[in-house]
Amino acid sequence: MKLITRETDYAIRALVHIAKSDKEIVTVTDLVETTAVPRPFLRKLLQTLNREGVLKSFKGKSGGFTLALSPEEILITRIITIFQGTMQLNECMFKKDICPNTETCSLRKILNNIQDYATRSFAGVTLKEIMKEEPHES
Amino acid sequence: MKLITRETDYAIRALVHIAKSDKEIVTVTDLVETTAVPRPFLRKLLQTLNREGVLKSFKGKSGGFTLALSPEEILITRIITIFQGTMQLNECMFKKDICPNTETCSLRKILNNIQDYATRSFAGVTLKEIMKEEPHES
DNA sequence: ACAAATGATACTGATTTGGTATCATTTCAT
DNA sequence: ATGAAATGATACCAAATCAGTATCATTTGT
Ligand code: FES
Ligand code: FES
Repeated sequence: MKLITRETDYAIRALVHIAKSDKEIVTVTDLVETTAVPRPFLRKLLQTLNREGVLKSFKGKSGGFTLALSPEEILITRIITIFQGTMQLNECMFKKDICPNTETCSLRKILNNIQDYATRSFAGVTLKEIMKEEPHES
Repeated sequence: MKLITRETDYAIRALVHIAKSDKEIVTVTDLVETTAVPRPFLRKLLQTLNREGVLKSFKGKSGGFTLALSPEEILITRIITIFQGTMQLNECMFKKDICPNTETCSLRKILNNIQDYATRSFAGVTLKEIMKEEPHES
């Protein structure tokens, strides 16, 4: 039961490294060294972030990636949604059926509360906050 | 990203039905009718609940299941743990490595908070509460 | 022209989840 | 005793998701 998948995690860490880098343009090779994420997987992931407008990419000889937005503009919920879809902790069970009584199910209420809390917790958290004290340098 | 798996859901619903039933001993056949869960799957699941001491089973001709504890003694966290292991929403990424800096990772903090909230939300919730207004009759 | 970068996309392998199938054992009713 | 009707134990299977590869095309600076 994981809130955050490996891909999301990798993505966030890559973003942090790009944001922190002193180079203007960061290449996949750089990131493979700093993050130790398998190269082809990382590549796919960065391409996705580019397509989604979180990164800007430059092709050709001295190409690479930069942030398309400033760290304080990049919500991490955005990243999560990109790789995991919208956060939905509770689906009414018996999926095929229509649940007649969503109002009165106490289990559902609990799950909904947790989800609301999660949503509030993430609200407004941007890459900037995460950057502040990211571990896993090396 | 689901908090509760299908198996857990089925289990809870089966327990509710057993608890509500007027029969002393409830058989799998009864439950297949009331819950529409596939029979062999349901069987496996009830056997597990029996092994774990949540249900009591009776073999032989007029056998079946009853609750081994009263509804107010059955914590639903117990059920969740049985089928999904202990709730752990955050694993430090890069599993193989030891994460050097668990204290300062802001992402981890958020995840931990959510997990604590979830734990508190479930604390003390028993089958009895869930029973009160279980939908999906029919 | 060529090397060094990304773009696009299809494929593969591992794990987890949801579900089956089968046979053994117990017990009640006759 | 015996057989039907229940559960116990266990091995198996299929679909979905997750993690990762492989390949070829395109762009661009030198
Ligand atoms: S199972 Fe449908 S609302 Fe609870
Ligand atoms: S990634 Fe290890 S604590 Fe955040």
